[in-house]
Amino acid sequence: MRDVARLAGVSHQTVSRVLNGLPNVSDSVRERVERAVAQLGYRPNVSARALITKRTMTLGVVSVSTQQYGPAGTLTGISEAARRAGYFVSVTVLDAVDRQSMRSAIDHLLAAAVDGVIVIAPVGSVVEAVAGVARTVPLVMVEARDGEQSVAGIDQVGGARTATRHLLDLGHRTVAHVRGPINWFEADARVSGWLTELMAAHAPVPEVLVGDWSPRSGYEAGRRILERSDVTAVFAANDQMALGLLRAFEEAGRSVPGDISVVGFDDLPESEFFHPPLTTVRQDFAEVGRRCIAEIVARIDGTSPPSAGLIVPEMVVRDSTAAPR
Amino acid sequence: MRDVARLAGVSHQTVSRVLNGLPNVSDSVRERVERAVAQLGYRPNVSARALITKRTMTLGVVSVSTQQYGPAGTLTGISEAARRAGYFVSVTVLDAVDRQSMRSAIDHLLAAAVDGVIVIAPVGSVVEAVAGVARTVPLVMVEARDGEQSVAGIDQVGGARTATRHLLDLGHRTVAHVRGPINWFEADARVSGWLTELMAAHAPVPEVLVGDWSPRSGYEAGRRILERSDVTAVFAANDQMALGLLRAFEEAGRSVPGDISVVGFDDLPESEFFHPPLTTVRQDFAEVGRRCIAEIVARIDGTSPPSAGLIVPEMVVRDSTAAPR
DNA sequence: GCGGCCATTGTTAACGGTCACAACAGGCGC
DNA sequence: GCGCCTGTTGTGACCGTTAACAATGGCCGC
Repeated sequence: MRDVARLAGVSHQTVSRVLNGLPNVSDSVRERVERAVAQLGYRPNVSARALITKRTMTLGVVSVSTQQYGPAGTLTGISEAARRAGYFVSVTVLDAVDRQSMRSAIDHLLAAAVDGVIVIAPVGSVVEAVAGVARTVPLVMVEARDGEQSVAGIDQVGGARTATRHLLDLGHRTVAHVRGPINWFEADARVSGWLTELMAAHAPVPEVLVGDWSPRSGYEAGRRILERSDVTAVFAANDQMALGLLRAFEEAGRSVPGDISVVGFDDLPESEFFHPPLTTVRQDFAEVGRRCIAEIVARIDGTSPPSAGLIVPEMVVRDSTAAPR
Repeated sequence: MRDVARLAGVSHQTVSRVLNGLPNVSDSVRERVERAVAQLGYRPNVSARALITKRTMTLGVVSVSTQQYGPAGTLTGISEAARRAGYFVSVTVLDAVDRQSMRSAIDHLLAAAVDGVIVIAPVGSVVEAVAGVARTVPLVMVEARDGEQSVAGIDQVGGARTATRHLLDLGHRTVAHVRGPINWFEADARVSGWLTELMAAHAPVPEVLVGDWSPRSGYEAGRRILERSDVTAVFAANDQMALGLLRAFEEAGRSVPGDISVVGFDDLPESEFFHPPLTTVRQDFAEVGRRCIAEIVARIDGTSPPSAGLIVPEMVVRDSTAAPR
């Protein structure tokens, strides 16, 4: 910076002013400084700046396995929006979804002096691990349920209702459900949407099967569903589990949608090419990420966040659902 | 730090020594300082440290869509290994795979003064965008082909050979190939492995079909393959495209593996539950990530990297392949 | 023509660590 | 017993930037 100042024939403070776009700098000086910056290829030192401003311009992201479609999509949205807002993104992948591992991940980010933390781990068990942090630094939790640090969410309940209603409308007497793991917000919300719609239609409520999002757990749930002869429609809480169902039914010689209809949730890039192409509910994860950034930046700046409602998911009807015969 | 020093009754310099685990500190003093640190909940300021050491302890990662299975897995490995090595990971997702977008992403990371950059974008077109950077800061490129900044790679050629050989061994006269996008290292390497094995077996070499990794491109390639009546075996460069093939064949009433055998590459969590369960080649992406960290940390420290050979992928035989009839 | 105000620019002191070097003590060899 | 060396601790400067405040000059109003 000293070199730039010398080349432009001004003081280092004036250079700083130009760099930060402050007013009270004459146009001629501003231009001279900018030329000097370009000529020397000067880059401000973020550490020195952070040292005095107490802002690292870095956001921490803690995420469950980024191999999952949802978190990965959210991360993409976060990365893009953060960059546009001038922030860096420091990512830590959780090696397990529990308090211990959550604490250690957040601790790591706090050591980096991040200006805010975004948590992509919509699980009840981590909420308490996170609670203490929110007092230290702004914190946003994707899909969080309770008011506190909740934010950016998709209308899970609405999506689940639409999916269930779709099956009911086709004429199915009721709809079975393979839920995601206990304590996961999305899983709980989808159960509740499914339940609401069933009640509204005065349909009998079958026992809920519990999966863990994986195709294998869907497959296992499928095997158990086959033991009940009266099931004609299943709503799975995500597409991977829905795939497991398709596989289980296929193996048992049950036709989808001939004998059983299946609906998923997420709309993976793969889902359109399943056998049969899967009817599902599409979610805009990138938008979730963008909203996280908007929210946390607002909280850091102390401005009011752009209050946006829930993101509405979109039902995609393909070939895995039909009227019962 | 001043507070810690005062509480422990030593100078700030001694505190610094304890924090950095330097020798020449008596046990009693060390213990006193550590107690003071714990008592005050003191955390060193990374910016101040970086300002003088010129090391931010942050690694930059530029990745193509983290929604893809490979990059996501590599990122997980990177995140975990980096944390263990005491580094932070700053991630930027590429919005397009071209020079322009690559330059801007790397520029963003350089502004963060990262100590090194890892590029997960194994595409020829970005190599040149990256070339200049390597002089500024250590840079590691996943799966890179040419010696320069290459590193951590999976034996793509070997994997492709094994896949092709598997089909040949089953008795197929030859094997068709749906490759990944032109200029992608993995795609090129898999073509070359496939070709090598075909030549070794004196099998005729069918025209190569080009996909873009997506299920849809696989589906379209499948439609074209159906126009050639003599194809009995196809090797797809990834599982998503293989899924597209399965779909196309299914629609056309061709049985897999009865009429046509299909092999993929990657082993997605879903692949085991495809219709039929997909024979494929499993890759250990997390290991790729870990090696990236080992390599770049070594390069930063100026020590010699732990020279490890290529990672050997593993063939997983399921139900999508059989002898021709 | 002079005082006061505003816009522009410069000067100095932080921010919180580490580095270089000095100071001090104790043990050893001669 | 003296000097030297080694191991431990303290002192000041410095990293590169922004904050706070001082200084300068031009314009306006009276």
